[in-house]
Amino acid sequence: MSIHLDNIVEEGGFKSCAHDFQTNCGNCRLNAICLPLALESEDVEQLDDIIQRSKPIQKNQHLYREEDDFKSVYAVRSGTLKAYKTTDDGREQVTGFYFPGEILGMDGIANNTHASSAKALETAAICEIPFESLEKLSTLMPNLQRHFFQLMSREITEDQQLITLLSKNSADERIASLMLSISARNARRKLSATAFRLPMSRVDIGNYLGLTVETVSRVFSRMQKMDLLSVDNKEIEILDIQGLREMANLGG
Amino acid sequence: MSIHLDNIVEEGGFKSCAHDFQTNCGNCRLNAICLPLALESEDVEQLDDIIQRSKPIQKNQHLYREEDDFKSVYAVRSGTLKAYKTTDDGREQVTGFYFPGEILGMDGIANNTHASSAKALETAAICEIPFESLEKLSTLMPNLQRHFFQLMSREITEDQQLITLLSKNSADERIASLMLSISARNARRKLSATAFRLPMSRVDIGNYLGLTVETVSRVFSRMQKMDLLSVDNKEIEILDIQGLREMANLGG
DNA sequence: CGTGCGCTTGATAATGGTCAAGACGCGTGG
DNA sequence: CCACGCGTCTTGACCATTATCAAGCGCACG
Repeated sequence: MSIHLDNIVEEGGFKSCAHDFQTNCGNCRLNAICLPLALESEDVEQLDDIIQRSKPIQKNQHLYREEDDFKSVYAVRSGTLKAYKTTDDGREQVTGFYFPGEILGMDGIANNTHASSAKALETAAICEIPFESLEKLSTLMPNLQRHFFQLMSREITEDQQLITLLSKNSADERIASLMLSISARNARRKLSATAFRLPMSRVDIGNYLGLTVETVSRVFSRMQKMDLLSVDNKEIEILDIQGLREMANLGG
Repeated sequence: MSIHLDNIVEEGGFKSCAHDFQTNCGNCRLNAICLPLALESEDVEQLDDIIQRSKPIQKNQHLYREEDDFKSVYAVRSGTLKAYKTTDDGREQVTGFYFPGEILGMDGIANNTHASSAKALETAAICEIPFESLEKLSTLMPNLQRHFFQLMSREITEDQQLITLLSKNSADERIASLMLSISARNARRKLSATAFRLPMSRVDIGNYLGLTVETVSRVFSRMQKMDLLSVDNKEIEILDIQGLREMANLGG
């Protein structure tokens, strides 16, 4: 019933298309998210020079795998990815979902080896940022250096949020929080904060929030019964965002 | 029954004492942990110049508080600290324990505001590293820049480990993992891997691992009954490290 | 048109939380 | 030095939440 408008909606309406290799950081409409720094235009050009835009990766394809050599970090231009680790007994821990404008792969810097795998949840266009070049450029551009310190710090604070969520909150609260997070990230990209299509499966949500599929499904049913949202498979509509906030127990 | 030998054991036996303000990075016996980088001696001197060594902080004193302005990151010279966030409903999520040689405070970079509080679990000596100076120095010393990217990346991978632990592992597994982690960090500082004093309370352990005090206590009792370790209040002796590894379910 | 995967729903079980009581240990003050 | 009191830890009984097991539905894809 739903048509994939993602690519068009995401970038097509502005100056560039997500799959257009000519896109550069200067005209990318995501740069407010991806590069919220006071880079002079000449700086942006220099950054542009080191960024590689490759052909889109398909659903279920890997961007990198755990234990691959670390070479680059990646910015999402369109589509969504999940990062995940596989535990010794074969279960999957999703460590993050990455939407357009967001950057992933920074966990690989510590040991020059990716600490997690990254897989496309739908067709995705990616900017590859070779880390060695980025390091060199960072010594020349203090703004860029600061920006990457901040990006990594943000990843830390977000992981800490998730730690708190997992350790202190009920299934209802975890899922309400995730819905609000996705809603906010949509809003940041000027998309609807109340109606969207989940790019990930129920299993992925469970593996992110430390819950089983059954529990995820039951919570969605419950939320629907409470008229907090309407759920049609992956299509979500938030009907009562205030009620959802109360369920998430995050205050506000 | 146990005498606090920490300061003596920690640094006194080598060239410097933890509470000696004359200590510098070059002669600090923790520098293999704190600065595992190929810094030339002149580089170390430059780094030394920006580092501030203040008087020890006492048990229960704060190094910084959530929402304080972010100015510095900190290296632990002796003692132990916990970093924690307070949830909206007043509960405490411990996000990490920091032992000598480890660095904390990096979560404050993202928003120029500390995202967590840090409190001493026992008297602690700290090196303060003003972040602005560190940034400036990093543009001049690519090794130092890389080192800090790596430190932050390590913080990310450690948070992801904790996320996995919280979301996939039982109470037994969580506590066994923590004991093994403390054991390994002791070994790295040339202390006993099998006998140590826990610097944190049962409540702190619970708030770190997402468990109640009662559960923490029960798990310790169970482990003792299984002859995996002997517990005398905060004194821990690991009796069967292999058995503990099996309980932790981390393979090996 | 069938097969399979993803999702939902129900019944049951287990893990850990909650509440309560008591022990132990430590620091303070008499 | 001992007594008191509080905070921390332990243990038990009971309960709630979520996992597990099982079955069935429906859409997508071959």
